[in-house]
Amino acid sequence: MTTANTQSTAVGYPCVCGRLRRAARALTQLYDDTMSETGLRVTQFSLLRTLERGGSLRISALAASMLLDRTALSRNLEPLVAEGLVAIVAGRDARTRQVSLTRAGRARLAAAVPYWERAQVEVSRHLGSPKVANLVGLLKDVEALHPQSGTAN
Amino acid sequence: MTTANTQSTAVGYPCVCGRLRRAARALTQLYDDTMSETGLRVTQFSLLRTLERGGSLRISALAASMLLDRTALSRNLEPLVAEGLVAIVAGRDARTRQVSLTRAGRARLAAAVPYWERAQVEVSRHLGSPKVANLVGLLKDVEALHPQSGTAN
DNA sequence: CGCCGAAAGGTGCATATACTCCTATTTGCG
DNA sequence: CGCAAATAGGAGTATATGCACCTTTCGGCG
Repeated sequence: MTTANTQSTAVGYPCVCGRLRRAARALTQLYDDTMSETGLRVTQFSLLRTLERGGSLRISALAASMLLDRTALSRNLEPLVAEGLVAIVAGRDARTRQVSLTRAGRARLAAAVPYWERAQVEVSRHLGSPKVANLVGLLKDVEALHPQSGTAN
Repeated sequence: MTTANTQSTAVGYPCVCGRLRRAARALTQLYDDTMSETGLRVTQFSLLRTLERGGSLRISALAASMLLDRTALSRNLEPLVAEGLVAIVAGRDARTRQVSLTRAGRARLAAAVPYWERAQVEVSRHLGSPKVANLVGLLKDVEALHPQSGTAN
């Protein structure tokens, strides 16, 4: 068949998704270990960081920008709201809720940055900057495969 | 400092871990959507597949080979045991439990493979085989960063 | 033999993630 | 204006993941 090489390579590969998930577990451990003193996990760090750059965002908008399920995001926000790092207020459109960083959230984030950087440096040190750049580029391509990502399909 | 360039590039990058997790979410969606008719999620598929190749394994051994927390694995096995796809029996060493595929598990896995291949092909089609191979190689490097991975630290 | 430390797992808890169904608004149209 | 469709979120449920602490069992040693 004409597409034989695409077909056969796909089968010859290990499960790309399994690999990606396994690597994500490994890297998450490294970051969470490195950042443990900050009281933020890397998932929470990423969330706060996105909020820092985005300002006040609707739940769905924030979720979409993270390729994260809307309801998953809501739940991820809960411990951050409980700690007073994030505030959620009703928007002008009463259906919506605006999520934003509090002053405490900004401070916590700033305090966590050096620890996060330590993890980033560790990754660069072991992989080398070219590989990291290569990886990040490939991950962007993978993200485009998200079913709700517009470009895909 | 002498490592100034490593430092600066690390800070210039986005969060590698966040990127990896985001990509993992996106790809997991693609696989789970594609495999939805099989009654297996990609995480379960990977688990059954590892078992198929490994034969009968102890909980901890299986967990280690997947870079997965031992207790997380135990819980991931529960729905598979409930469906009769996986069997867990006590080992000769009474502390241990041997995990293995049942006949039904083998059948379910075989039935799921074509759907899984569809997802793999989709990835190859969008990224191209060279990028996929490149990605898989880089992910292996990332996995080596796992704190319990022996080589790291 | 009896005890102690190591090894293998389990349980409780917390977070991460997504689906389905349900409610509250808003918006558009006759 | 008034109602139906669309939009924004929440709640319930299930899986995914990891930590801290506990129990059981095994192995070695005096």
